[in-house]
Amino acid sequence: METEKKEARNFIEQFIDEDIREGHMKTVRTRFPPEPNGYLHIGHAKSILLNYGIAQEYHGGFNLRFDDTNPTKEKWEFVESIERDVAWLGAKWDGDVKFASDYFQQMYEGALKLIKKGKAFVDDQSAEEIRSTRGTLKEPGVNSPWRDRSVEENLRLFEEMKAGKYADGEKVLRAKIDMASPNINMRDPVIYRIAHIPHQRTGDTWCIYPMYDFAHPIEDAVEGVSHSLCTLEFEDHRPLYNWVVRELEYENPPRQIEFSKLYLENVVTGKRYIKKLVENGIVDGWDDPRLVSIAGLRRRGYTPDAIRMFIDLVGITKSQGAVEYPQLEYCIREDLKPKAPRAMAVLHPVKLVIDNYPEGQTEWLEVANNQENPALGSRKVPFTRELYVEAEDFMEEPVKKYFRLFPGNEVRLMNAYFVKCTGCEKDADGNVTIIHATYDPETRGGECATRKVKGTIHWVSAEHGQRATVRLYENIVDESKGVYNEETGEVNVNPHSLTVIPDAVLEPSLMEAKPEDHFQFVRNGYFVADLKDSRPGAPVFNQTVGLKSSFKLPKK
RNA sequence: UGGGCUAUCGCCAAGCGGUAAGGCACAGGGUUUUGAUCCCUGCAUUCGUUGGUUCGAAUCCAACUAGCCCAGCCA
Repeated sequence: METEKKEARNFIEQFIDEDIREGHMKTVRTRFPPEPNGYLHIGHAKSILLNYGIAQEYHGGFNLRFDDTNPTKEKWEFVESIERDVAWLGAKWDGDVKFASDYFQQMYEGALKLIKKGKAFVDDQSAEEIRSTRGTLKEPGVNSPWRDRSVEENLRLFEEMKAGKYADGEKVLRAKIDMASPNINMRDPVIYRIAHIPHQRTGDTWCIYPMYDFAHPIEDAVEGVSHSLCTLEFEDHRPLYNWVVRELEYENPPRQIEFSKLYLENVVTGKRYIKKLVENGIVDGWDDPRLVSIAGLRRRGYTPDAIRMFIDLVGITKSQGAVEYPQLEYCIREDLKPKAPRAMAVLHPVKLVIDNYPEGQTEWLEVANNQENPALGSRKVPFTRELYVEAEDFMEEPVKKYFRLFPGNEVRLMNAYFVKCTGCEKDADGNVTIIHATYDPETRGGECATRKVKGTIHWVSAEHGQRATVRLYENIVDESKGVYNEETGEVNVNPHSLTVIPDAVLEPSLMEAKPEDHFQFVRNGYFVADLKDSRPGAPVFNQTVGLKSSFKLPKK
């Protein structure tokens, strides 16, 4: 019996519950409203999944809307990448993708309405003058000399702005609110500016464009958004948001609720910093597996399920903090644990010869793909006299507590046989070139009733093993120095963030891996076949995350 | 003597006047054909501080302190 304990509801759900109880809206509708001016990263995933999750929970709707009100900074390329990322995360938006620019006419009419109500005026002051008369954080601003123009004049001037009679910056439309407000956003905010630049969707239909504070509440209202969820820095804008929907007299005004952004420790999300990393050739693009962009996480091998688990785990609050990276790693391990088939891959190969095993013989051993998930079935793995094992798994002179291969010690070759190490060969420089061992034919499958062995190591047949490129990663940030270097304005880069192993030896079945197939390379971590660089029959693997380990080999 | 917001374990986070959930991380032990997983155990006499109200306060009140955000014709 399980008593269904009600999940704790976050503060947004509590607000919505209350709104529903009081009958404020018919249906719940949320939206994710990115400006198409960059790539999405893990922080955006929080907003996407929060909005989509709320819509699902309340059987409401979810819109994907591009906030494209400023043609000077937006690019079509980004709407495509954002759509792709949102879809990949599993957030399904209702109907077509929406655009703020779809509502330019309604916004224009809204501006007209404001002017007619005497709530907006055309200001002739320059940007500089407007700034200097806005006041400061502690002192009130002063009214514009154009603040009391007649409705008729404002109407005529605004028409002329729209008609292209004025140059950029020559005039703006301002809401007439209160220059003495302690909230700077309410000091007659600019709501329309002139920009003679073609818009990626509306071309040159318009040369006046609405500002965010005016546009956003209208976008929400016309789409029937009930709850407009945004991040904390917009808290001060809420009074203006409410002012707009009130003055425009919308029937069911949306409610803005702010939550805290998701920050991860020791990651780089700043656009200009990533741009520099790309320019300097340190990363190979915005989707580099070392970045926490959605595309980068995807290439790294993170799954939408893992990201969703992570977002659920960190929760929704108004307190700002930074989550430690291991929390994210926990989620991907947890997700892949039952899903990823296990396989053997030797990253740093050294040859192991079983001297008493028949030359030329190959045994195809049946091996489970995932001990914990029988549904994943099994595969055949070839065993031969000559194998490759990890260089790390042999020590001629073992450190204490070492229970892998060393002369005289017996270990299990996973799923194969017990082998006893008999010695090794070395080159002129003293490097181990071949390890020798003998096997016990009675231990086939790695089982032995009479004795136990402390170490179990993985291996790949030298004859059947396939060479492939495997990439290992560390944080791109040198954590000892912090993310950013204040002086140079660059990221403190960890020089060891990428290790390319061009000649890892993989068991043959791995060569059939398709891009984005996930595996656990036994004892080495979770890996994914790279989305971009894999070729049919020639996969390239990226390490998604290592396995936890309570044993550390001492550094040489 | 501008406004807004936040403050509970190293990190995230429940808690909503009845005597501090949980997860991550960490540490110890058991199981184990991955030194993984799994399973135990430990990890805040205390909730930014100081006062007050109350039989009883992380929860209510007051004052203080600290951190974050705001003076784009960016979003």
